[in-house]
Amino acid sequence: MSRRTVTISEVAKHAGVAVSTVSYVLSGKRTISADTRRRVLDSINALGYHPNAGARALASKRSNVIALVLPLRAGMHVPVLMRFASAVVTAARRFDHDVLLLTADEGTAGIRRVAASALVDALVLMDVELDDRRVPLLRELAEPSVLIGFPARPAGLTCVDLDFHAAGARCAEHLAERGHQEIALLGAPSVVYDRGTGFATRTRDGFAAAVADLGLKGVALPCEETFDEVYETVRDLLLDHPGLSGVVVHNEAAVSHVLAALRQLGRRVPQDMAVVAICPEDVAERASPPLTSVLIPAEEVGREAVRLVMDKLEGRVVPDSTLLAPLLAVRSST
Amino acid sequence: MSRRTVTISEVAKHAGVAVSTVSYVLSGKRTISADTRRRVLDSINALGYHPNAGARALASKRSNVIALVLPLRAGMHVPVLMRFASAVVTAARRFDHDVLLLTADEGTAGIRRVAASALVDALVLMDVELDDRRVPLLRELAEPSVLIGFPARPAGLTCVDLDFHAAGARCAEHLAERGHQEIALLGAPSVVYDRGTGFATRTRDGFAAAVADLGLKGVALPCEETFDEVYETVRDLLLDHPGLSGVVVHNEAAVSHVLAALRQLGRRVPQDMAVVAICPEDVAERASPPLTSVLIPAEEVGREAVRLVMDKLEGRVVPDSTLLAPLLAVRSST
DNA sequence: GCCGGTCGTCGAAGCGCTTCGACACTCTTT
DNA sequence: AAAGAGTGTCGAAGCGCTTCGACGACCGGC
Repeated sequence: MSRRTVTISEVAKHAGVAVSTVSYVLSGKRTISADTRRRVLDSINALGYHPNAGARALASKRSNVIALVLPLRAGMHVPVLMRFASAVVTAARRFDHDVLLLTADEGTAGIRRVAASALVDALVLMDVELDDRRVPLLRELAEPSVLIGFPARPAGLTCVDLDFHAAGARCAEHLAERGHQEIALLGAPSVVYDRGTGFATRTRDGFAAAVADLGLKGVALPCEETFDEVYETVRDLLLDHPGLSGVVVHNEAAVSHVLAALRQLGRRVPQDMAVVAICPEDVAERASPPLTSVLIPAEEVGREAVRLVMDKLEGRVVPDSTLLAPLLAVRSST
Repeated sequence: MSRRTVTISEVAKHAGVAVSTVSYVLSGKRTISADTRRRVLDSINALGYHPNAGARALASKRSNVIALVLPLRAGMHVPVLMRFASAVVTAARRFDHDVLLLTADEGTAGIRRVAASALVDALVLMDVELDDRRVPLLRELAEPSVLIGFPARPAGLTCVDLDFHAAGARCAEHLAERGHQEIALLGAPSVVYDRGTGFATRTRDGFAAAVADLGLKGVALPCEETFDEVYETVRDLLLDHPGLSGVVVHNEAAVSHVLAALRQLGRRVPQDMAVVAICPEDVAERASPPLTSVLIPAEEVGREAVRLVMDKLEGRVVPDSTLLAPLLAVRSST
């Protein structure tokens, strides 16, 4: 199989042109007559030529690879991550780039290594935390980078994320539109708030702001992820707030437990209790009943991150902060 | 920041040696006196030298990058995938390799591209299906590859996976040891069996074989993933098999629904019904009650796949098939 | 005191590509 | 008819590294 690898000079010889001409046909950086282009392209096909990535990177100082850096805390959000990653890869390919996967195991050393060795042209960091130790490094790198999520001091960085503030607010508004007066937010486990993860806090703030604006009664609680803890939380919530008729769940792992707990506590959804979730679409759809939800637009976030990082690579100026509008999908739980 | 990039010849000059000497210090391919080595290493540190990946790949014909190819069906198993991926990256780093992430969007073209362009030295494919269209391509590639999962005709390929046959059997044995006589297996959605995904079928076969061996009564059913469908399945199962006292669930998404359904149908776990799951450890731990489970050893599978592919790169001979023994963790559900 | 053998180092030849300047044409414009 | 302005193509100079053959220095054995 796979005979000796074909080089650009063999293509040139086969087409009867200079090596540089083949290169220009491929890159389009100089005008080439239609006729010559045809011949070169034919030779490329005939010989099955693929440019050597290393040689290209060496000569052009561009590897056409971007790094995708996984979050520090591997446990979090795991399912969504894969969709981000997949979206980033797909988007990168549209810009003729490939994606190198980096984990946090190496700490910042990995980032430094791939940047300094010119293995990658640019970086996308997933699931950035408020106090993210990778952030200072990015500021001193020559390579452009984009963060998914917001650190505490985002000045000078480029960040993309779902507008969680708006998402929290949107859920409250939706419940208000449905006539609910007293509502609750069940959020992330308390440890997530403690370590100051941006998105959890921002959702809660948006929820609280909308509740105040709309003159509702509202309460926001952290929510653990085992059934028993969720059950207790829900039970106490119902005891403490007898008038409660709507709940927003912003905790993917707890969604099914909240529904199960309500079921056991004799509350029907949506008749006795309206439920809105902020979670991936498939989780919302698969729940019973299917949940009205704010989607986490993983694909869109990933795509946007790549678009931004490519713009930066081309030297274009991009906004520091890109917030993607939440989209509420109404299903049968409200 | 990041002043002009440092090259090997600057290091050589700084240390007062030839370029090739620096190279040999780094690669260890020729003996270098301790004294010279020290001086070179000092210069490398002083200047902050990092070898250029492209130049290295060009000269040595090794990119030190392996491709990790995501499964064709993105929807499947999503959480486990991330753990595989993460394990593969970590393991690859131990062999001084990085990982390029490839999706199925491009079909086989992506694989062909990164191989032909020498962007990667080797490939690891995740979640291979029985009739996987990427498999024929691998056979004609010069680059070594390892599959996670088994295709229908694995001859000439290198495959790694959990021994699902043994896992199914192990669950049945465990229930038998606990004194259960009549047991059931709730498996993947029927569409998964229809498309012949290897692991689902193999688990079922192992379960059936053990049931026969042990003289139990056993039934195996596919299992959908919405609560309502699961509820029906469980209800019918209990009606049809009044003596049933143990159930094995091999469907990550359905685990919590099965538990909720049993709860609603008035069966206590483990008193009225023993439950064993084949799923990731965290899912089993977080369920209520925590489930006895066979772990899917994602980390180990990933690590093993990398080890094998590195062996092949070095020209060593490796076994065609590597099956990882299932490990049963007993928790409070049996 | 000479020979063969390591040992440690060097210089140079690529690896396959991009890019720059040069140059031969062919059109326009005067 | 000459000067200028494009076009389209070529040759050569690297990009930063690895690797090969060469070669002095030094060793022990005779």
